[in-house]
Amino acid sequence: MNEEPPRRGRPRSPERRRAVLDAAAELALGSGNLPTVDAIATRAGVSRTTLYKWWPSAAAVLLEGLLDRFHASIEFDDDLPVRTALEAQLDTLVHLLRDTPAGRLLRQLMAASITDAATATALLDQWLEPRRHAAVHHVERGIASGELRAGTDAALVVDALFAPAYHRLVWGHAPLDDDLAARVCALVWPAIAT
Amino acid sequence: MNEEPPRRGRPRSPERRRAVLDAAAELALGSGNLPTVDAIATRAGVSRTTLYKWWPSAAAVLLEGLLDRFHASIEFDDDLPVRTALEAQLDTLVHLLRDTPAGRLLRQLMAASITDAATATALLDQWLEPRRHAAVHHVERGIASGELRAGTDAALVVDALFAPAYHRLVWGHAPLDDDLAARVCALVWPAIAT
Amino acid sequence: MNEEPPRRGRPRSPERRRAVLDAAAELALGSGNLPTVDAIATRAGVSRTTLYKWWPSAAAVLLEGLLDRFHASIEFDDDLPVRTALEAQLDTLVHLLRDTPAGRLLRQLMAASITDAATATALLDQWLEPRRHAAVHHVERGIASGELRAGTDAALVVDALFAPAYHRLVWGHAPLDDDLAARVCALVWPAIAT
Amino acid sequence: MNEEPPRRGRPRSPERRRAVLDAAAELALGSGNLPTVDAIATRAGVSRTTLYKWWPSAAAVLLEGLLDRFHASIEFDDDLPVRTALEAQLDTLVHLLRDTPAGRLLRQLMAASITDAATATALLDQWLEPRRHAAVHHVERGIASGELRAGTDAALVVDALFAPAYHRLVWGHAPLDDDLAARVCALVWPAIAT
DNA sequence: GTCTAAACGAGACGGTACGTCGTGTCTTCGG
DNA sequence: CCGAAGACACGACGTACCGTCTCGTTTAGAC
Repeated sequence: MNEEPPRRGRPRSPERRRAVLDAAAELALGSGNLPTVDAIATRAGVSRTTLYKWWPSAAAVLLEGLLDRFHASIEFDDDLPVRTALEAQLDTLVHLLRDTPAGRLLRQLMAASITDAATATALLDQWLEPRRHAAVHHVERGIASGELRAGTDAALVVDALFAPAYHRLVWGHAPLDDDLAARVCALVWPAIAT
Repeated sequence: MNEEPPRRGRPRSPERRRAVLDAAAELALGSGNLPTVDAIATRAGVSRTTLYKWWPSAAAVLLEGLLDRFHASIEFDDDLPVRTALEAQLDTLVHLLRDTPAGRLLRQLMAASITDAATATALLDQWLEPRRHAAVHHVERGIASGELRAGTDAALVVDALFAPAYHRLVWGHAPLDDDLAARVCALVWPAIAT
Repeated sequence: MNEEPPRRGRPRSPERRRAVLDAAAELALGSGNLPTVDAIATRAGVSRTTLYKWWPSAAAVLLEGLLDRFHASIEFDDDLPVRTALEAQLDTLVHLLRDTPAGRLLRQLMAASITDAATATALLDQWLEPRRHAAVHHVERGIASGELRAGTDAALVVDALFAPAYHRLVWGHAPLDDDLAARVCALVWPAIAT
Repeated sequence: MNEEPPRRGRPRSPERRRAVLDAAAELALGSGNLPTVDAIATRAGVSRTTLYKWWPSAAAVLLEGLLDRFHASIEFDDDLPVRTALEAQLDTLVHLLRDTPAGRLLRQLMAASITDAATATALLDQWLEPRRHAAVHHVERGIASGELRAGTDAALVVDALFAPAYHRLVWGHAPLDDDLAARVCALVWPAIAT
């Protein structure tokens, strides 16, 4: 089962895919801006045509590269107490945004997604929603287990927990402190814990 | 004091300033994107030269227009109970973002400010910081009056209160509900009230 | 002798050759422009690879197709009086250029041959020179038989006879009339007849 | 009378116009092919945008340059005997095509005009027709003066005279000899002289 | 009432990036 | 070995904005 169809023609080169994703990320991190399609192609040693064949825009390349590297950050343990689980997820996010390229890449992608609807959809579907769903799942688990108050608005709680981190990432008016996750959780918990 | 220097030559035309600000806002709201300098100038019936003389970029025009219209939304009453005051401010913001052009304009400006440092500085200084300071002031007032717990991290509380609104504005994954302000306050209050 | 070498492997498909030649001609006639290699291949239901394997360019395909269809128009009778023979040849050409695809194809090939030396050589060798040689042959036959004046410059006479037709084909400033052949002959004859 | 309209805005730079025309001609003569718009702009030290603002294509630039340099070659004397006048015009053309850049430029423009209708129109209107009209005028003058036979088809005679030169330019199968004009005239004259 | 300096309009210009099209080559598989 | 499918590099295309510049023309206030 799941037999691969016997591909016709020359297969896509995985090296070039990697080269493009890496080049885009490096350029974005270096300049702090969305790289141009041309610059990505040149640095990757790939023709512009090839790039356009596989991605509709520079933002799409960046997004794929981002997801490629940080896909693991969503999974976490269902056996943990809800608070621990949520705090861990938030803490992971904070460190991801602050200490890895993900933060700077995400900033650019958010800018691009305000301008371009396709990027917005992709970013929402592939970045934010999976994380939100995971968090919502924990909240609902908490309600079911009695750790959290019945009637808690999961969507709102999740936003209250995660929004401050994104807010500081975007505006840069305050740092993403090490203890941000813990302190935000502490701020929200009294209202929802049983 | 503050006497105006006896200007020589033809004075700046206030009509044109207005025309430019309005044209920019209309275009931004119509298209959902940062208008081009050319488009603004054309619609305002003003030459590009004039526009560049007074503003460095389309984003600067938009920002000035935004501030021009919505400067009033910061002031609020120091006699109110802290919670009422903060909730009112947040509620004002939510409705501003949802029901007035300010929301859509701000979205674009946030995108521009990620790309362009000058816009970022201006937006932070002239939009976010005044509002944050006002809110922080209330929180500190609450601590002083005993309404709020001593040791409360004002900056964090303010972010926790306001971030969800901006978050939903940017990502668009959930609506800016009428009761958002009340519910977010309710979520945070137990942790900080005495 | 002259035995064909016992080819190894799959032999070339004549159907595909035909399909390519026809597709190229149809496209050229339809669009009025040199078709792209890609378009020819697609319409012929043949892969670009195959096309490139047998022809160096779209112009080469077109030329082969042209020659394939109109190879017969050169041969004519050595027993006819020289004037009749030449006028017939010219008349045949005029009608070929005006009433058959040959004219429009030739126009494109002439354009291609100005750009590309290889096409120029092929077109000259395989289209113009055979016709010129046949005409020159008649003129020389006329000189030998006394029908034409001794000392007549055959090459010049032939150009004087045929150039107007090509001229009008290329520039399109005047029509290729039915009686063009007769009238051009009449214009030249007094100067060369004995 | 003929008052110039009081130009608004920055006036067009004649230096750049010249630079573009010259660059195009040099490139065309150097390579033997239609230069790319990019190459022209680069060599002229002018931006591509500027070039596109004033000319629709490389061919248009080339044509303007051609006309700019060789506009004088049409005028000739109405007092001369018709044969002298026509032979002089033809001789001028032959030398123009052979000994000046005009010949090579015209070849390219003819190729371009087969491909592109706009170029065709421009070339016909601005190059061929003025020359044809001048020649036709002479023929008609000859008919009126009795030098030429009544009933002579002026258009045909003119084509018969001039076509061989263009024919040899395009195909390159025979040289544009010094005495080509004289010999072609000699070939046609007996049929039309009274 | 001029004078005059700035504001303003029109538009040329050099740039950079865009996304597309056509070319010709190369790679892989199937007949 | 022929052929299909298609990936790929390259080069040119024509367009859209950008920001700067160079003219000429108002126009309000100082003299």
